Amino acid sequence: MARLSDVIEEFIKEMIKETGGEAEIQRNALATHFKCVPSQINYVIGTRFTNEHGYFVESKLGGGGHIKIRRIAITKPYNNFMHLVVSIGGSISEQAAAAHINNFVDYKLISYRDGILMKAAICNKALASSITDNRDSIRAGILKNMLLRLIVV
Amino acid sequence: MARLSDVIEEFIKEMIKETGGEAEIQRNALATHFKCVPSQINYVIGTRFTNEHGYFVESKLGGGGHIKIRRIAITKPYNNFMHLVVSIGGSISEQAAAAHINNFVDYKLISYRDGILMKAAICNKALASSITDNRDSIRAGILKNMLLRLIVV
DNA sequence: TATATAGATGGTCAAAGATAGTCAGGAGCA
DNA sequence: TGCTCCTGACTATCTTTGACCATCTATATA
Repeated sequence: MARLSDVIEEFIKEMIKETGGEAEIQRNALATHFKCVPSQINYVIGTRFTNEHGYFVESKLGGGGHIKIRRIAITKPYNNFMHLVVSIGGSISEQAAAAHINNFVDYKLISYRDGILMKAAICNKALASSITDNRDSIRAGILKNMLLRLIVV
Repeated sequence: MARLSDVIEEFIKEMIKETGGEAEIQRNALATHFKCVPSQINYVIGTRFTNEHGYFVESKLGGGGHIKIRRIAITKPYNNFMHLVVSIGGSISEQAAAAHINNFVDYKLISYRDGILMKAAICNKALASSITDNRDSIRAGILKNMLLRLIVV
């Protein structure tokens, strides 16, 4: 007996395949369809459609809201982004983040200007109003999201 | 299910395009046309045609009243970056920040790719590990720092 | 002419409705 | 027993609606 979460996972993957890389779902509708609580959809997404699994998820709340799940391109040079995204984990220092960004610039995975913007976004000065204990994890979130955004299909 | 507000937004934008920069509408007539209450027109304007989005709205009450929506013309990039940096203050919502960025892209002050990166840096998802109460001020810090860095370049 | 009144607009705001997100804990299985 | 799956209460955000308010024009009236 297949677990419901696996069924939902397959359903979404099928959708992505059919639509060529992107599935847009409505949480409540999908939950009704599979006769489960809405939050199970979040569970499925949170355990099977993470960045590490190669997906990029966006959503919109409120009336007419939706969840959009997209496949990340893992082609040649950009798999380095994915490696970094996975290795960052939940936290990264300014120095380490800047070093990675400089590396990407050196290897021409991103432009000099991209690098400027990325470093501007993750430096301590930009994050000054965050709580110190939290700063490295916020930085990790920003860096990951910028890298992933560049390689979503 | 497409949101009615989005449909109305597109309708108004189309009007602006066709008339070369300015749409003059009648609130009640438009509401009747879209089968909604008049105040929804205000909602659409208030959420999608603000100054931050690059629009200027005037209206006239009473008999023969109307609402006039115009695209604001922007010319000098550095002035606008500086102006925005000053006007952001200590806090900005995701919506407002994204509106500004989209506006800069529209007026070609920054590239489409710059916009993608900047929006990736300031969105709620990227800042998920920050405390909710602090998020808008962190976002302001990031946006300001990116804009300032672009001025220096 | 000056003023009052009615009608026609648009503005504001708060409540209700529609989604999705989070998190702690229970349920089930290896 | 420990991991994964499932549930539901609570939260955050966005949209739609309607009651009440402010302003302008036209017209009737003194």
